[in-house]
Amino acid sequence: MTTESTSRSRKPKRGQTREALMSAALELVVKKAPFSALSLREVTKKAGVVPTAFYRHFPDMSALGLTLLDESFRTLRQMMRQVRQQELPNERMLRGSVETYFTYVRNNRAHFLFVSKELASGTPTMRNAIRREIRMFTNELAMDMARFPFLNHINAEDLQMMAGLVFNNVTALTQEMLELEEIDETGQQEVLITAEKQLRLIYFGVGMWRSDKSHS
Amino acid sequence: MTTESTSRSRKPKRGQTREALMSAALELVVKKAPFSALSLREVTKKAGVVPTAFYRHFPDMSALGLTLLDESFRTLRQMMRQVRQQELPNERMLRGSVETYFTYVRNNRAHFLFVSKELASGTPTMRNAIRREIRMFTNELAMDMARFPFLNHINAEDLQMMAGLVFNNVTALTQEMLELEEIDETGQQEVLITAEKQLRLIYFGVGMWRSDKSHS
DNA sequence: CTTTCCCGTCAACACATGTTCACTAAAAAA
DNA sequence: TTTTTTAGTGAACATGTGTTGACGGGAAAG
Repeated sequence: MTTESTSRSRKPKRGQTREALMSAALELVVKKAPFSALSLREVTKKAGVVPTAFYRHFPDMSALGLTLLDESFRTLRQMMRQVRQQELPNERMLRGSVETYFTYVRNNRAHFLFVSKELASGTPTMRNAIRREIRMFTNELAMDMARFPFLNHINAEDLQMMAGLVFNNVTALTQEMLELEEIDETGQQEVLITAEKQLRLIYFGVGMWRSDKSHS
Repeated sequence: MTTESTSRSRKPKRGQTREALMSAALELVVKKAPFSALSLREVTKKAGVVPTAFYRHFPDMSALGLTLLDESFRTLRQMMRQVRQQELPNERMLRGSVETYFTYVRNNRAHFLFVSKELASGTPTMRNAIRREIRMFTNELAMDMARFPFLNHINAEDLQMMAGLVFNNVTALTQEMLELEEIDETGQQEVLITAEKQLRLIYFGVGMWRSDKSHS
């Protein structure tokens, strides 16, 4: 038997070390600490590689972080695309969108956790990158909404506000979901139901909204 | 002139070290890293005290963290009390509540930042403590709402859902506000206006809500 | 006054961390 | 084939970390 270290990952084949490092870091973020609290040696150890090998792939830890962020965003954007190309928004479509979204969350737990932790506790560079991406999301959402006839009477600023409202809540519920154990099916179902209700309530509010009264 | 260390805080008078340590840690969290990434020596250095003095006041860093959490929650509860003892909720009161709240946020920037970072990146112990407190908040909010006649037809579960909706949004906007520089008055004003609009929209949605249709 | 004890200091330890440099196996290029 | 480039290893460093123990000054208690 070969000498096996305490960590899971086996020694990566030549040329796969980069990915081994990335998934090792991701795994550590999920089950240990925020990325900023990870050490280079810790990551390399988990990846089954000697500390100095790290420098063959990244100049330092923060570079790894940014790469990880990139990877996560690719996941998120892909999800966004899938949710967006659905029918018109109405009460019926809500359940569908919500389910699509949270399925994605469950299938990409690590990436969502990484982003969510970094948003709160990352370096300024990281936080700015994330917030830029978030702003893009809400902008797209607002633009989608602008294309629907029954929202014609609402001005751009208010659309942005509404998109923000939706986004904030989905974000909060996502974090709530991430706190649950992966096996806690009933808990996840509850979050899903709550999400649907909250979005429906917002939908009602949007129907009542008149932009002109916004400064009365 | 006495030897001056690189950090701000002067050497605390005897018997004030405990508080010096706490505010040093808080300050570091605000402008450096999440609490979990702070080192004991770092904190004591900033407090103007030798590392070993730490143990006269706390057994370890996590004890300091919990104490800090306690202190923050006292601030939050005090704020909550002040916001709650206002008139009936209606469109007019919204502006008042929102302003009271965000004034509090601005005046207790460090505590809010600490809690918000710990919620995302703290140890499991910390996160659980915070979430327990949050659940208390939303429960109180739901109970307050239950006392208003025009919400009579809404069942307990849905009230909880609505309280969660309000809370999630306020939380998100709080974090947004904390990201702004302290001097950025116009930015803060914008957040405030957005907050008021979003809450009004929720208020509209609540008016439309019928609990019975929740499972149609 | 003397005694006690709280609360700070100083010196020292064992260990983890980031980073360097020289070395080498194995793959790619010639 | 030989040569060169790539991607890993291993030893070693300076520095930062948590924690220990013995020491001492000054306030409070006797």
